[in-house]
Amino acid sequence: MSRESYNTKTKEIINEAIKNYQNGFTIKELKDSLDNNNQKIGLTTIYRLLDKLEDEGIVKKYFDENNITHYKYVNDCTSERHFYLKCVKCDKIIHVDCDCINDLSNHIYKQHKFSIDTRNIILSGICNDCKSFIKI
Amino acid sequence: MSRESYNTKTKEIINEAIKNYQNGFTIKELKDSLDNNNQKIGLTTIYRLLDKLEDEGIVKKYFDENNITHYKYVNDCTSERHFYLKCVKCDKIIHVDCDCINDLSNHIYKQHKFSIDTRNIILSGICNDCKSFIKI
DNA sequence: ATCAATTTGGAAATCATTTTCAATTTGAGG
DNA sequence: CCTCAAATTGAAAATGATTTCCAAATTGAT
Repeated sequence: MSRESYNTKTKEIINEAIKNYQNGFTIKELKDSLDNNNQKIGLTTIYRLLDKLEDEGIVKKYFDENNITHYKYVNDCTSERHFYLKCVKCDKIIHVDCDCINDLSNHIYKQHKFSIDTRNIILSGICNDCKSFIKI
Repeated sequence: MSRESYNTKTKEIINEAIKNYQNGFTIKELKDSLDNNNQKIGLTTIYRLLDKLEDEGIVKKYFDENNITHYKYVNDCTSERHFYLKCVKCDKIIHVDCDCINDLSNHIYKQHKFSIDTRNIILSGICNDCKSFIKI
């Protein structure tokens, strides 16, 4: 009776494709990859479906320091103790699970009266691999 | 002899104007404000000068969660214990000076082998003023 | 005052994203 | 398996921020 969503081949393709990216993807990367696999889907549709998936919490959207939009398939990355370290040198994104981010959140809530969204924290800096190349 | 920069009225105007914003500004805001003050400067020039000011560390550039580019005049906001809280409801940006961010940085360095840039942290969440309007 | 180097800004180009809308697909109910 | 209204799709056009191009104006050392 109620028709608020239809299952389509297009949605299936997108739902599968987004799982192939360990470290997130851009619309362009996704589109190109689909094109190369002979699974042509209109850009508009890709934007639209990713928007919906973001609303549903299936993917997370974020912007890198060059303001490029990235999406990331969310699986177990949404715990309160999960956050990201992004190396500004090699662009690597490191996933971390650690209570330190909860501790920070609690501190900020108590001392600064602000509830931070711990499921969405990306800290920029220099990773261990790149550290040796930087002169101080 | 060496000519690598000329002093101009335009630069003076921009250099003064950027100090008027406590909580950063967008190109559009700056341009409109200058226009209203009868200090018309071409958009291209504004982009160009802000780019240069960013290179020189005079302003900081960042993107909010809607991917809008903001600039901020850098004065004393660059200490290692300075960071930002951004309310996703009212868009307010709160400046905080607290060692908690240093503590986090030290922890991450020791435990996770990563040097975060503490001068550039914006944590999103809900401020105290907006909290009461949110239902859980 | 001269003049080469720098700066400026309007117009056009670019690029990501959104809107529009007509054509296609879906699936519940016959 | 038919029908048909609702949902979906995608090409083309619109939008909006930012960059590029380039000719004209400004700067300041000499």
